[in-house]
Amino acid sequence: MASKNKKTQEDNPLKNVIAHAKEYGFIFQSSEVYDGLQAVYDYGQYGVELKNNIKKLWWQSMVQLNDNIVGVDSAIFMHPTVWKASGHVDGFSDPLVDNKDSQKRYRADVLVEDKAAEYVKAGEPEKGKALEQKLGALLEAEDLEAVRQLIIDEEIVCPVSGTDNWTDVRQFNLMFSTEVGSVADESSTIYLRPETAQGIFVNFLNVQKTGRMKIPFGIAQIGKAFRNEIVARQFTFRMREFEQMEMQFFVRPGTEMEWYEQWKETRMKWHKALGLDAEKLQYHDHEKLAHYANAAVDIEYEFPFGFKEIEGIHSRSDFDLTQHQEFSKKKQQYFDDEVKQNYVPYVVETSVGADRSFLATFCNALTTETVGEGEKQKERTFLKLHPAIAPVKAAILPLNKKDGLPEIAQEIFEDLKYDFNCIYEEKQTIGKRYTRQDLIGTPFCIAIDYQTLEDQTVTIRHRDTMEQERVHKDELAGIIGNAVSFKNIFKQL
RNA sequence: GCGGGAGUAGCUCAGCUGGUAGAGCGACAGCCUUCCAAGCUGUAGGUCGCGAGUUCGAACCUCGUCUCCCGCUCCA
Repeated sequence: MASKNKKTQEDNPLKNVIAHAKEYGFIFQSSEVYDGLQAVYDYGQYGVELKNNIKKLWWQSMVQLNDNIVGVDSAIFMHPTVWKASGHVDGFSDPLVDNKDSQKRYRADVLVEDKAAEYVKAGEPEKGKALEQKLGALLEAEDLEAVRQLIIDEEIVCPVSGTDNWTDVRQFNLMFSTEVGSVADESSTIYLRPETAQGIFVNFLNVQKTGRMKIPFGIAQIGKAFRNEIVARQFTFRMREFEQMEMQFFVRPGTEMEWYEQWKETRMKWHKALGLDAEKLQYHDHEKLAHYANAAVDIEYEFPFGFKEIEGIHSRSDFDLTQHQEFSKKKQQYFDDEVKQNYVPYVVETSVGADRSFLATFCNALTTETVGEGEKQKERTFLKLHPAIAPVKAAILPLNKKDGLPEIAQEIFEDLKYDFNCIYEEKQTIGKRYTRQDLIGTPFCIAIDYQTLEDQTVTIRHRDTMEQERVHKDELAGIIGNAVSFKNIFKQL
């Protein structure tokens, strides 16, 4: 039995997480009744609460705690030139081909270009040039079948397997496109944004001027982004539609590394304060930097499938604003009174995946422990969520549904529901109701018993320890309010 | 995309070499019960992922397809 369980867990490290997320209304697969849509997921009744709490916590720790950070909510649709300027049009769309024997994937255009370079090197520059021109013409005509034929005709083989057993050449467009307007000509093609950052960059001057912002300052945004991932895997870790929580911090050139270090530290504290285990968090420096960055680090969480990125902190230099300045022909500059200089600000970006933060939190919280002794020993599963982000803050439970207990419980529920997301339940035994709350991570269960009838006290049960304390019912709002306050988290930042 | 594994009730799964489906848990209703998935009674819920084919007959065999999981590959 034990060995069987172990094997299952090894085979599917996320299986328990996925099963729990579905069973208790956190995450469902998109369009499940129609067999689902690959790499797209929906948040259920408790999932949406948890996710909203995470987003709210992030938002407030950015725009409420920092008087030099403000927020925006930019549209998902943006002018097509934005993505030319950002480099996504060129960088996010390649003709790819696989070698079936080595199972290696290559850019088809690079394979041919390398071959052309070989000709040049071998003293046949005309042949090389002719090949490049042919390739250019085929790519222009988007004739991918001909590109494959060209690879075969040129006897290009996979450097690993040494064979020419190629799949079809496929065009990978990592950006989703759609049409705006009713006329379906090329100029109306626009993209669903692959990142939220550009919505901040194009509003840099709007916000700076209307908000009278002085550098250094930041613009925060939470929003959906879309990416046609080649391979979508690992549950909600890599989805086609996902949500980012990004903050672009505009700084004076030359100061970017100080800010980079500071945000690196602050953001790590945030994840820890949220409740992620410190030993499951680590920095991962980027060896290979993206085209826009001069320093980059990931904050990684140890998921059941290994350490993976949940947040990236990038020093983006002045790349984005300079690009927009060039493409839009509009100055993206700031006059710095202190140094009496006009410059394009440098940018330090913090970008956390809301869904990844959710998944990390969920994995981290899902706890199984053995309780009881002897014959009463059993497994107990609960979600050890920080009370501030738990979907439900308190469950109000009359010990049974007679002798006036439900009436008092209802009164308490009515009193608390304006401040906290609460649940009232009177059906079934109290033990079953406790367990149900444990499974969705409710930090407090308030039981109304016969003593309540006498002295207006109730028991309040703590999820993690299952211990109970007896308090007067008028103290409940204070106890719960204190425990679920974001302040506890903010103080750790 | 390639390779491997899987898909049966809300969940976990059983169902032998083909004979049109079961269990436990859960859910719901009621009874009982003053504290951790208790007990009793009852109820609902599945065209066995979907579509073809073979067969007198398919959850089971064959093909296709969708989805999930694992590995590889890709990933501003």
